[in-house]
Amino acid sequence: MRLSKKGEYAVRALVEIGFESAHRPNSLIQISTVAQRTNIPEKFLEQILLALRNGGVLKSKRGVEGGYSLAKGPRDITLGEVVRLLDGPLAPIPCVSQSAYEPCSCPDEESCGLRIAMKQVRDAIAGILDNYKLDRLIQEVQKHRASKTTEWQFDI
Amino acid sequence: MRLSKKGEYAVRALVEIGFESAHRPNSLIQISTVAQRTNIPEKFLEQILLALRNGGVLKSKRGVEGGYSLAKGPRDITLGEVVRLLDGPLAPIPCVSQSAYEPCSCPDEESCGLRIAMKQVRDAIAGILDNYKLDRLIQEVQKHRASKTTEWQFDI
DNA sequence: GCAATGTCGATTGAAATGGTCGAGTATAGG
DNA sequence: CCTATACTCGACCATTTCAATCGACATTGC
Repeated sequence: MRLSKKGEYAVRALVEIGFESAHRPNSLIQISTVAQRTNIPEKFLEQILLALRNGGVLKSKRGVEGGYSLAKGPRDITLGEVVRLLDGPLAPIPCVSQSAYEPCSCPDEESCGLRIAMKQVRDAIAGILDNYKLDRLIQEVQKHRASKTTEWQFDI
Repeated sequence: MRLSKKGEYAVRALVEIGFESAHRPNSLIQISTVAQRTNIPEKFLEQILLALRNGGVLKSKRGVEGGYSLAKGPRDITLGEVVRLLDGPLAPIPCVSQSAYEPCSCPDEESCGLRIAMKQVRDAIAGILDNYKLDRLIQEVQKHRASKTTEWQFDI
């Protein structure tokens, strides 16, 4: 029942990219910059951002002055979408997956107790992650960095 | 976010063992029998039942006429307990685990958006699985097998 | 003693995970 | 057109985990 590093890094990177966009609109941010700020191995992050791009969450521009930005508003990006893109279905077992259903080996699915329980789990997970929007995460970071900035001011 | 085969098999085997106990009290059931009825590879099942025994969910008797039975009432065995025994912590990331907390690499846990989201997920999963008792699963099977038996009667 | 049964450690093959490398290709600016 | 700067993409690699199997051993009832 574990989120992979890819999934974790994807969310952290998106928050960073989204934060940048919110901070100064229409800006692009490079893989290397994101890698530095988030402490994610650069070449590994590259894979992840590419997947997010192919999944329609990010858009990119190549060449000099290139970089990444959100492909849509942070209010339209959900954690569920991101996690599915990097880690596959949310369902604990395939026979309760909406996006990747596969029959299981039990004799009768309708009356399978495990299935009934896991369906509840799947729905709970999806209920949370599909309603958790990126903008909410970014706001957390905004708040946090703002207070850090204040501390710095007094430090001088 | 996946339940392993071990976890899946453990639940299915427990239902079978619990069903047997409910059917005729004080009875022991052998690995081989459980394996046949559930279609789980016998040697693999052996490992699983052993883990459940060491975890206090099952008890066993060796030698001729030996076998397994529940170590406590099916009302006192939760899916959460079983899954944790075979698959480890329920939490998607270690920094929100109650049973196996480990700090994550983000700068500040309190304000980490991913952590806040995943904490909700963990609580939702635990809320469901820790309240899902084995007797509930067994009742499902009871109902189902009863109706099958009825069908057979009319088949004759 | 012997057959039935659970116990236990080791091994195995395949896949997933986490990460790296290097050769591309597009683009802006000169 | 050249070049530096980015993203792109496929291959590769080490380690761990998963799912399963094997073989030897320990207990027990007859």
